[in-house]
Amino acid sequence: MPGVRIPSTARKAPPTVALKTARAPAKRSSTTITTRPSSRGPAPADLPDTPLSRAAAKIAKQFGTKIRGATASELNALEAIKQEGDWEIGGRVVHLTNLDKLLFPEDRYSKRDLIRYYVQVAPVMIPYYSKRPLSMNPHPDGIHGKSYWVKDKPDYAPAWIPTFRYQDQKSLKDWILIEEVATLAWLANHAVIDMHPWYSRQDKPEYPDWSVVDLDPAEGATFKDVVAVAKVLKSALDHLQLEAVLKTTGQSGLHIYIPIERRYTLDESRGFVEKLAHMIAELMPDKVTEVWEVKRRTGKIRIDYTQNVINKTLAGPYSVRPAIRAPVSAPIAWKELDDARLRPDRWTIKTLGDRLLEVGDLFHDALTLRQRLPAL
DNA sequence: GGTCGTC
DNA sequence: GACGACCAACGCCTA
DNA sequence: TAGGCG
Ligand SMILES: [Mn+2]
Ligand SMILES: [Mn+2]
Repeated sequence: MPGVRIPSTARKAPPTVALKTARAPAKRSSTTITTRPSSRGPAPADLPDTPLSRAAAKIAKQFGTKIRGATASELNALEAIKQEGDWEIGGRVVHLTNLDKLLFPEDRYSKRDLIRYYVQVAPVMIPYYSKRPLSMNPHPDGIHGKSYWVKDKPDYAPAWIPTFRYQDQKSLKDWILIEEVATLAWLANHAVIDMHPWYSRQDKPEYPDWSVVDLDPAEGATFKDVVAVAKVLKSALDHLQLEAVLKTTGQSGLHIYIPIERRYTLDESRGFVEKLAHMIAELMPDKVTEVWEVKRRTGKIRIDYTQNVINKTLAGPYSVRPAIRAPVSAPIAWKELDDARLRPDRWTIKTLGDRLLEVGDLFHDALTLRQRLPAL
């Protein structure tokens, strides 16, 4: 599979549309992306004997994914590195640092644990990130420390990590694309706990293929309320004959992704979710708020349609979240909304392997379905 | 997190 | 080698 | 247009 090609020369922005995106004139040097090393899965003999690696390999085979995860010998090599050292992973060399630094102190999960999770889940996770520019939110001092956003690929990042050059309203940036397991290793080492991919792909950035519905409980609202709102949303989507997939956020709410044809602008996608949110708010005025200010949302759920904007992102599927227990944004079946054990942080980096063995990849429709949005 | 300047 | 300073985003919403 | 928000 070829790497993503970055246009080295640039087209000017379409002159008619103000504020719109433009491919960019030269910045630094133009990039040629080298082909990745072989990306076939590990030979069965070298498949790590862990639930997560076994589940990921099984799911990758089921969907014909060519992306590989860490081999058993690679995982062994990761354990053998002291605090810092070069790690050979997926045919690349990644320099790892502070491996035993506790990013999740209550759970005593270190950066090594974070890396170990991501390089195993890679075959299941990467298809949802491939060709999608990535926002990074590093937490170098752990989940209780200060974090910061990074969108432009740092100069010190490895040259083999492919990028997508994009000019937004403020500046020209080279956005990281996750196409192989070694990139996840570099990101996790960089203390990027959660991964935020765009809803659009690099070759058509203004036309998302996911409309996202972000359910955010305000202070005083319960997760039960979130579930109740999600169920009503599901009936509305059924009525509109739209399929959608659902996942935990790992924090407090739920995320719904509606797979769409790449024929709507982000404005149109946002407009659709806004109208949908408005309908639900009218149906459940005691549970749903449309208020913007956090302080005035008390006790209610906000259906946040404003996520559907360029450069704005949610943590993607299988992303770890910076919270106690190291929860993972885990896809769930709609029926699981009836399960009393459901929690937004039900699955973590410890338990996602067993979960995947049980239910497989419940988000796959997000990759294959392409629907038209009905008028509302 | 990395980098750079300084002790 | 150890330190401290510095850097690392964006776009819409509302008043 | 500044500050809130995610
Ligand atoms: Mn630091
Ligand atoms: Mn949210």
